[in-house]
Amino acid sequence: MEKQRLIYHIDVNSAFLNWENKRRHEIDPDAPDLLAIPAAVGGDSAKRRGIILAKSPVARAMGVTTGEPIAAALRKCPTLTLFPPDFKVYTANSAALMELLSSYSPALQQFSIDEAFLDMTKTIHLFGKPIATAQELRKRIKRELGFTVNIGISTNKLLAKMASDFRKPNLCHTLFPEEIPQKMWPLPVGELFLVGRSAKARLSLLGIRTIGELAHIDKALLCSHLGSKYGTTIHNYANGIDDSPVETEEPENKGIGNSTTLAQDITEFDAACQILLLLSESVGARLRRAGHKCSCLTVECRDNDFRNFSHQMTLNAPTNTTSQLYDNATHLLKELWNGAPLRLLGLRATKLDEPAYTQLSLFEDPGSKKLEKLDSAVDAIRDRFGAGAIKRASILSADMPAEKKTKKKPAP
DNA sequence: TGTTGAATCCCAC
DNA sequence: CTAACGGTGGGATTCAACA
Repeated sequence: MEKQRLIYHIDVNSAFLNWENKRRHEIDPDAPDLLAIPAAVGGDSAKRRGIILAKSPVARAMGVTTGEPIAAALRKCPTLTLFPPDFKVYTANSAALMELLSSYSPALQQFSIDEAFLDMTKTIHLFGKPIATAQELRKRIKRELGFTVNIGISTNKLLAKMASDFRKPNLCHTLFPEEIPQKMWPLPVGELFLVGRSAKARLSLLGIRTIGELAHIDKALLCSHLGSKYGTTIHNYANGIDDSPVETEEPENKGIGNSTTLAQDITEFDAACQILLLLSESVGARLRRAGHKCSCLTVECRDNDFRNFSHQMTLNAPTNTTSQLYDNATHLLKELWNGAPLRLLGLRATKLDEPAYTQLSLFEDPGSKKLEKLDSAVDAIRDRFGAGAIKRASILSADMPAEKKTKKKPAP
């Protein structure tokens, strides 16, 4: 008989917005609480990165969803206040959170930039009762780190994660096995971890709309429609079954990639190659910093109809140099591209070898010079291809609220 | 018969 | 009002080539 575990799932409420909120309150303690008003973090529409990355619970209540175009969000919620993303801020806050969490248990698994699992089984006795301890942790994060979290409490990761998704923000919830019928089974099946758009549609054909209905369907029937591996997984999940351990070791990277939506569609091969050069530089730099070489390279394209194409090749010899990445990438693009206007270009390096033991950073700073070079190259491309977009952006900015980025552009 | 590679799809955040 | 739609990464599936 296995011992019952105690698992917490910690989830930063509307993480990017919450961290933006913290930043603003450090500057002005009287600033409004961004989680209490219609607010969101989103990309730059002028650069065609205009989607919602995080939204306040208030915005959510007005129908705003993560991933939707900003324009659509504004139609639902005209008073929505938008903020640009700042990943340096997010990384720093994430690190501070993980540091604090690690003082509660060594069994800590960072699941994403804003989520973590804590296995409290062996350490809860140092703190107190499970629910009271989670409440104290929640308050401590708010007091010491300046942002709010939800904490889900249960006996495995799946149930803890489902629990942390209950009412937000700044709350702790339990979802112990005996609470499953009341708290989890009535939920729409799409809210179950790993049930996305496609699975939801196929389950709908089987008449399954809630997690409870999924929990009770014959497993063999389910597997015959969704495959035995996936079918078994979500059937177990719907019944609250998950034996996976909290993984302390961080998994080794399987690949390193970089992709970018272009401010303007590209139609010229040479222009596409210049983007590939930038991507090669950044992927190469990350490979070198990690001490990896790759044996497989993939070029990914998205055309202006949002169709995706990719081409990959196994390399003759493992590499991490910009020039070899670039040479192979251009070759792949030549085979792949039919000339349709490109909205996105991406480059991904996979089949990574074992990291070399010599770390570049001991001998040189791999960052500064190359990043400077990359930055200047990015600027050059932007100047070269962004002219139309910049003109459009400046027109747009005329009837937009303040704090628009001012772009300086040398005379053509 | 089984593995590997390539292209696509799916999912989470 | 299904578009004004990101970037990163892991995994599954399908098919062809190959052993």
